[in-house]
Amino acid sequence: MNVIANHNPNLANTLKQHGLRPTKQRSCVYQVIMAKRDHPTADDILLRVKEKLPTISFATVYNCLETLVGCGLVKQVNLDRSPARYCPNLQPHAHFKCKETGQIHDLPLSEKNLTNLNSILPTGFDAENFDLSFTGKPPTKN
Amino acid sequence: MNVIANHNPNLANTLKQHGLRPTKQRSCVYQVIMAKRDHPTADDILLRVKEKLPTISFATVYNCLETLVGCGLVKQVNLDRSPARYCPNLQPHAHFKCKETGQIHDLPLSEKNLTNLNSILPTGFDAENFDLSFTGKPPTKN
DNA sequence: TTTTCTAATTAGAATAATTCCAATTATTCT
DNA sequence: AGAATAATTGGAATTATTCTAATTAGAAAA
Repeated sequence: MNVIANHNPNLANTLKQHGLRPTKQRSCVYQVIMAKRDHPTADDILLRVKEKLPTISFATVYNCLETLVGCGLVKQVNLDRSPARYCPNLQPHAHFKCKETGQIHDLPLSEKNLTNLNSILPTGFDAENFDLSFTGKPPTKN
Repeated sequence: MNVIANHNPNLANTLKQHGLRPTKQRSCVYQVIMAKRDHPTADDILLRVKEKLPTISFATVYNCLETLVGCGLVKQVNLDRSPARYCPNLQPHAHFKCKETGQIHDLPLSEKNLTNLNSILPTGFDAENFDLSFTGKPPTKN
């Protein structure tokens, strides 16, 4: 039994439902993504997790991320050709990438937006997923 | 003066407007993309161009593609983490990727769709571009 | 609890797409 | 044509990610 995993009953349960084991690496990767709700890359995540688990490897971070994405606990965000980013927001949403800083903002989608997105699909096209992203300048905060 | 370039007055003019030279490599890459209106990768394009210009290099294909995209003559399509694809369709449109074959379909966007996409942006967000893609099963043709 | 079985982690090598580099060649301008 | 500059070339380098084989850890059975 694992102390860190105990702090994440949801994670442990979800993993078990998928026949996967709740390890401290998975737990820590998950916590790191939930704690600072930005859009970190695998690199960023490795650095943050290393503070808690100094011996974790890159391969494990990638493995954990794949697992978490597969369980639907985290979303993978692929913009342009840049490294994949990981997102704790499970609501349907779009992304806005600042063309200057590269910073990513989540944009919520209304029911109306979702209905409209669906209306883009011609008859017979059966979509499981969509990705919507914008690039430009976000508002400057004063 | 270049025979191939002469067959593409639009291309040559657009390049000149951008202060760029109309070379046979650029012309051939452009023609290859326009001719077979699928969504080829840089690999695919290299193979097709080599039939006409057997000595063209990978670096040049990438350079040409960057140039054509920069001039707005071709669109770059980045789906998932797979190799970039290039698209001759300059109309605003979405993409649909078949999860089984990887084949890409263009989905036209109506004015209403475009207005709705715009409505997703909160006040102050100034978008220059958007990317919208779906993944799933396209209709099976019989 | 110990044993056993299997899944997960690890370090490092391998891969794949793309970009960079320095030398050569082609295009444009005078 | 000659000078100046931009584009192309082959190969090396880079970068994100995946693979591999050996070790470790978790779960289930005894």
